[in-house]
Amino acid sequence: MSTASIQNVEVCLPDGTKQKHPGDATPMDVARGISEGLARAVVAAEVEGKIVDSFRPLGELANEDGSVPLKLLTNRDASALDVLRHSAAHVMARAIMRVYDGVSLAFGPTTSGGFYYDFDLSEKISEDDFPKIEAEIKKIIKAKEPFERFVLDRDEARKLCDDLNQDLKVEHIDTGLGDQPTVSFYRQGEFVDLCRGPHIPHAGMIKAIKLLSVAGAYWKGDASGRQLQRVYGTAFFDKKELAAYLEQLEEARRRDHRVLGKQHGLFAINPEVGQGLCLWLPKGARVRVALEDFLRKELLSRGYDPVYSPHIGRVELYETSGHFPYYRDSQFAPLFGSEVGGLLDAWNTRLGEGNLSSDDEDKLIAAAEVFGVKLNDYKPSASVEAKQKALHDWQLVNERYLLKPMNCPHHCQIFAAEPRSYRQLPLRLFEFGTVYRHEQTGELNGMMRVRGLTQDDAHIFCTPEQVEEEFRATIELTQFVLQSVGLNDYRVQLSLRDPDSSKYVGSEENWDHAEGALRGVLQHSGMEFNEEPGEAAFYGPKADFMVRDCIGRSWQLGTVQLDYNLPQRFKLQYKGNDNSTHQPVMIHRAPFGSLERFTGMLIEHFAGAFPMWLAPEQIRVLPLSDKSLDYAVAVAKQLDEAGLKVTVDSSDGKVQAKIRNAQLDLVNYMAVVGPKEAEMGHLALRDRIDGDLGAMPVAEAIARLTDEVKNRTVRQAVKSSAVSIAESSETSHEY
RNA sequence: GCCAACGUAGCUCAGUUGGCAGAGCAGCUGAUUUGUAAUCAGCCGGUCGUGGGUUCGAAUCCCUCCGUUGGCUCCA
Repeated sequence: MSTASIQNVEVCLPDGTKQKHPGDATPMDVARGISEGLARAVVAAEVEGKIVDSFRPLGELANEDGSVPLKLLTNRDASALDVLRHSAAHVMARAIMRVYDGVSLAFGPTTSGGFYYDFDLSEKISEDDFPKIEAEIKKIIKAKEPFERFVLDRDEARKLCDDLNQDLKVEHIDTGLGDQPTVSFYRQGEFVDLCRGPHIPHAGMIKAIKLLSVAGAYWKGDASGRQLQRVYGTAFFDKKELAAYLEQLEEARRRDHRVLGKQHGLFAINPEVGQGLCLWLPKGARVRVALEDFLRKELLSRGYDPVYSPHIGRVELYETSGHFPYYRDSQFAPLFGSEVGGLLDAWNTRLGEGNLSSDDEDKLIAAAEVFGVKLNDYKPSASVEAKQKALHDWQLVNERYLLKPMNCPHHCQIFAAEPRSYRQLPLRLFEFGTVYRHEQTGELNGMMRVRGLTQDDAHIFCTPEQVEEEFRATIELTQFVLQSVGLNDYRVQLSLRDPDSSKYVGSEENWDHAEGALRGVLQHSGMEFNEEPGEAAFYGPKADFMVRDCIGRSWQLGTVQLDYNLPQRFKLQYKGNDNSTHQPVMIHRAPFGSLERFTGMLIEHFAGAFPMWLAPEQIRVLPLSDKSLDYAVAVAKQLDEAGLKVTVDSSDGKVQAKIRNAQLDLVNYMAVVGPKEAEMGHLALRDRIDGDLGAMPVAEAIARLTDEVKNRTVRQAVKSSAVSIAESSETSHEY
């Protein structure tokens, strides 16, 4: 791009028209030349895919030959919303600096739903202060002051930020922007901020803005760094769009699985049992049983073998797999066979960290002796490695167990339990395996993030030649599973290793193999997928299913992972048709992910109103009065024998009340029975969604209902009242 | 783990400047015997999350811990 500002440029508009303009004219001037109405509506401009300010001189945007392919962006363009929201973040920051003293600005990017800005200040920002801040925001918007851009070289920029007491910005210029010769600033009234832009022409374009929440956030995402205060907000071009967005948030709150789970008796998590430990109540367990039965049947017909493995295993098992050292902090502490196990374990850790004084070391040796532990191989004068080996050797004899954090090591041992031939491959081992992970307290969230979870786990052991076919089949299985619960909107994220990181195990060659195979199959399948470097598991790349629910939220559910490394670590082998030994390849896969998370997501997706095949209570029989109770029980018996989940409401009271309770309990069908029905062998069927369906023979109702179960019909009972809002792009502004 | 807010009956929530802890629903008992979203009456139910402090007096003010929520960080 040319930096020459004053020269004539040729603007090419999307419709093909060409216009001559002086170099200091702006996109806004171009708009004004077309119509005043357009000029009022212009938010920003786009030049060769790059969004720029509508007030940038065209000369700065021109190609070498003086041409400017220009697209004017109005509030009808999706990318304009991002520009508006970033400007809204500036306006909010300006307001906050008026309300509080000593505010140091960090970053203020846009998000998919709005924007936030991070601040460092001694005073605590409270949601109670939002009205005060919003009042300032209103004043700023009303003044309609323009955004102005200016560029400084690094030294000037540094000095300006220093003069403004913006120490975080100074730090960012020194570090994050170390390679930039010049940086841009935006001024809006008294507010000046280091910022890449672009911005809207003036603050008056923000027609709807609302602060949403305040939260903590780390400076540059570093958990060891200082904690900033983050204020979230959102903004729109139109008040109606804001109202619709708020309604969508409200709808999400109404669907909260924690609230619905309590209300409908699906699951409970209480501190008496322990944080993040889920109790499946009878109704929730029925949903889970339906899911498990469905998948089990499906897997058996697809050539999987069921296996079971215990909830704990020796620590060495996970040392071999790499899970224990890699995830030590997020596992429950080992269970020690000896009462001094914990002492030696902490001792070993201290040694490894290099912060064990010889004084403390002597005390530890003495303490061990108190418990009758003689470490004859442990010499205080020896190397750290030798001492650690001595401790570890003792631990090997004195068993340490770990609550199973992963099923794969167990399944590897099942593979290794007998000599394997290529004729047995692919070997597909599946298990609804419960694993335990000590997630950080702040991470726990209902069923979505728990400390004990059951994976619908399976490991496929196959030859290198079979990898692509097996991977293709697991992708197909996952698609089938999602479709069965009515989730048809999803995309795949291909998570690859970060070439610059050391957290991954295994050879370069293994990784290239695995990543290439995954990418090849996904490309071949024609599915939509995007690649995310740095998101792989430590042992291999993965394809994650990102599923969108009926109110537009994305969930990471099923996963398929390719692994050349664990077979190597466990020295797994099979005899090939060439009579020599080979190493199998492993595929980890879980279409649901975890039963807890999947069920939690389904609760929110269906707003608690499950389709027939998953529903914990499919039909409730409502006798008109006690006089019809015997017949009601007889009808219920028939429904039960037909395999339907049925109850009888034998409570006192009017049928209207019984209907109301059944509706509120989200029971799929109601069968009202009185003397008339008893005489005819009928029941009066009422559908939760469509209401009264009239009287019919019991057999007819059974046929109708069992069909709905068998076909796994999904009828969305509770429609979202929220308008679906087009998400703005995920790109965020760096500064 | 970090920052902030919150914690009153099974559930949803009132509770004034510190002055005897309340309502609706649910539950129980009784009456009622009912035709497609609430029949009536009575009763039961709380060491106000925990432990400490201030005070004549604490649900209310202060501190500790536990838990929950919103984020951050993490996520095999």
